[in-house]
Amino acid sequence: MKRLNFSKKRDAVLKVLCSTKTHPTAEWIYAQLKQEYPDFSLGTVYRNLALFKKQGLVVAVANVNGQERYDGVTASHSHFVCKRCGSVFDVEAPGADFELDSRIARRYGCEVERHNLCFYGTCSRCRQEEESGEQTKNVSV
Amino acid sequence: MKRLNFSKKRDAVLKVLCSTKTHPTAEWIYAQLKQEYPDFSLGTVYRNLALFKKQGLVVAVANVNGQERYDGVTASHSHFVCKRCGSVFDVEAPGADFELDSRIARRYGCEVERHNLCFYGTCSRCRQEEESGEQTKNVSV
DNA sequence: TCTAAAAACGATAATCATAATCGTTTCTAT
DNA sequence: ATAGAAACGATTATGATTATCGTTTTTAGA
Repeated sequence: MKRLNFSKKRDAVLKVLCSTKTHPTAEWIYAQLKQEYPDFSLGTVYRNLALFKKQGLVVAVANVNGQERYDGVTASHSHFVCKRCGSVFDVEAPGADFELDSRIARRYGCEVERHNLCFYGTCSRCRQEEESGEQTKNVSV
Repeated sequence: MKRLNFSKKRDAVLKVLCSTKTHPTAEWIYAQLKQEYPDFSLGTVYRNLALFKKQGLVVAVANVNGQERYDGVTASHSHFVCKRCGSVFDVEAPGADFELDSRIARRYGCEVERHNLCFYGTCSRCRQEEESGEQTKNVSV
């Protein structure tokens, strides 16, 4: 196994991801960091996100419009994806926890590492906008 | 809204997808159809899968190694994805049903169309192979 | 503190699954 | 039967992500 060196920029990627609840894209994380470090590279964001995923520090929760959305919160929780505006936010779904993982493992003889539960639909803000006749422009999920 | 014409090949795409439990990729569906119709095009598979998704006849359940995995069964059920061999199979997770959708809708004021619950880990066959010392070659999820 | 080997980086090019294009073929309402 | 729309095959374009490679940074050990 490769030895890990400290890296200021790697830390910065994780810090940006963990300091937002927007479940951002790699591109968005890059845009934030580019302001602080003008020589930041998009490759560094992807490289470290991949590393964090392998380490279990970060999880890709959904793919919206062809772009992966990341989450730095590993505690068990679920997500809602709005097909209209593309926003992703946390929801708490009763029963979707580690206990469920081990129940599946027991029943199917597999080893369950984690699960991902996503709800798809229209968020409350978009529902209101639709009622007041605003133009819909859906997102692909 | 566009009028829909009948199409033999469109039907064939849905039929192939619905006649397997492997949750195949677009490429796999194409390979099957290419045998029956030597002039089948991969674009036709993608075009119709996109249409089916919009109609709610088909759902993309997981992305394994960068390829979307499709399911023609719309009845509420969950999936397990093996990170070792990449197989996807149905599992039944208690509580993950339409009732859960409306519970989330009520609590968060959103409209929930569907949900997707995926478990990630190692399937029972791969666990055995790992024990008998076979080489692991993980898949990306 | 210095140094060399390994790790991480920036810039850029490559990959490749999927989407779009466009001229031709197939449907279908009339 | 026929015209207009829809679907197709073949092909190209897209764009998010990954890989490459020469340079810079980190760090273990002298």
